Amino acid sequence: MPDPSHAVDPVQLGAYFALVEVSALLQHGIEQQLREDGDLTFVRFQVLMRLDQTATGSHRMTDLADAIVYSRSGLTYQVGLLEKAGLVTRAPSPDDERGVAVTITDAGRALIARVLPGHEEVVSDLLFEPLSRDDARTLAGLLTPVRDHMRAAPPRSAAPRRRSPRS
Amino acid sequence: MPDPSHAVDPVQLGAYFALVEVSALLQHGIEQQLREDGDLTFVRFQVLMRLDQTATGSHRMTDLADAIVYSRSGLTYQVGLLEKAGLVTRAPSPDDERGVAVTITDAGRALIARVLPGHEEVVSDLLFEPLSRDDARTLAGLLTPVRDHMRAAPPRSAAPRRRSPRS
DNA sequence: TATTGTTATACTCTATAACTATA
DNA sequence: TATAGTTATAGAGTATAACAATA
Repeated sequence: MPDPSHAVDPVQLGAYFALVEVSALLQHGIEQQLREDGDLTFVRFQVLMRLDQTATGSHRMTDLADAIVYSRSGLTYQVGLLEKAGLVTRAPSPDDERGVAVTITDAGRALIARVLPGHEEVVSDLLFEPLSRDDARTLAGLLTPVRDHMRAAPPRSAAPRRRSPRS
Repeated sequence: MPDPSHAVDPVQLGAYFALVEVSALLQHGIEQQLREDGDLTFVRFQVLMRLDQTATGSHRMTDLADAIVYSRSGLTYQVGLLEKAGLVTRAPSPDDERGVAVTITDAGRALIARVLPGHEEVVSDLLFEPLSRDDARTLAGLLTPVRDHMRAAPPRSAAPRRRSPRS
């Protein structure tokens, strides 16, 4: 008989499908708002957001790539666009000369400030309208450990260990 | 003062961030498995899955596009690839001559059968490992109404009604 | 040697709008 | 007139691997 630890029961399947659909629909709504309000894609918004949230306004490329779950070369491309648009600057990392510190500019902060209200509105209307405060707390309580678990097993390294040794 | 109905409190923000991260990490893991086990992308897998799940093995283009949250022209492209690969066929809809019925082939069903075990394993290991059965039920119970709510307000039509009339 | 980040090439996918055909 | 689906063109994004520089 098949290993039951990998079977996905109907309830799990429903949760999985709902998750996939919800994130696709949410992403759609978000991208539309960001495009209209600030000519931003979701990826570039996330980069700016991460930078905006730090006191220094800086992050290293690798940290950013990891944070937003993006390839390095892809991030180089996206940050290149942000730099061209004057929303971030790049400079060698002070502590590690190999690294690059990406820093948000005033224009970048201004852009975030401009799109944030609309962003919150979309998230609020789309995601949280049908959820009570307690629901939101419960949702966070469920998804946070999942995220931590996924982060603990980085998808990039750790070659897919399919077909675990039958114990 | 700003309309509080659109404010996103810290708990909601945490839930939102966790959701975005979880779906990105999950999608990554899934795409990797599908590529390795069946040379499939997630989009094309979803199309095949939807078809495989019906008795007839058929769906109309529009229904498919709506189900997987995809643009019509994009779906035409993806289904074109699936057809080239012999995984689906296309034929005029019997009832509505404008429509196109996409049907999964035996090869398509075989491919799904081949990748499904690995797919379930990834979903199980990544998403459900840290969740109890009750947790999964709770998660489904939260996300299902959210999905229904998002579906009720299609992102395509219904122009973004920002700045609701102050009531 | 390992890591950081960039680059180059080729490729995949997407966006937009125009277009055909049927309802 | 409205809807279903396709197409064309152009552009955006991605993957892969090779590369330079620092640790």
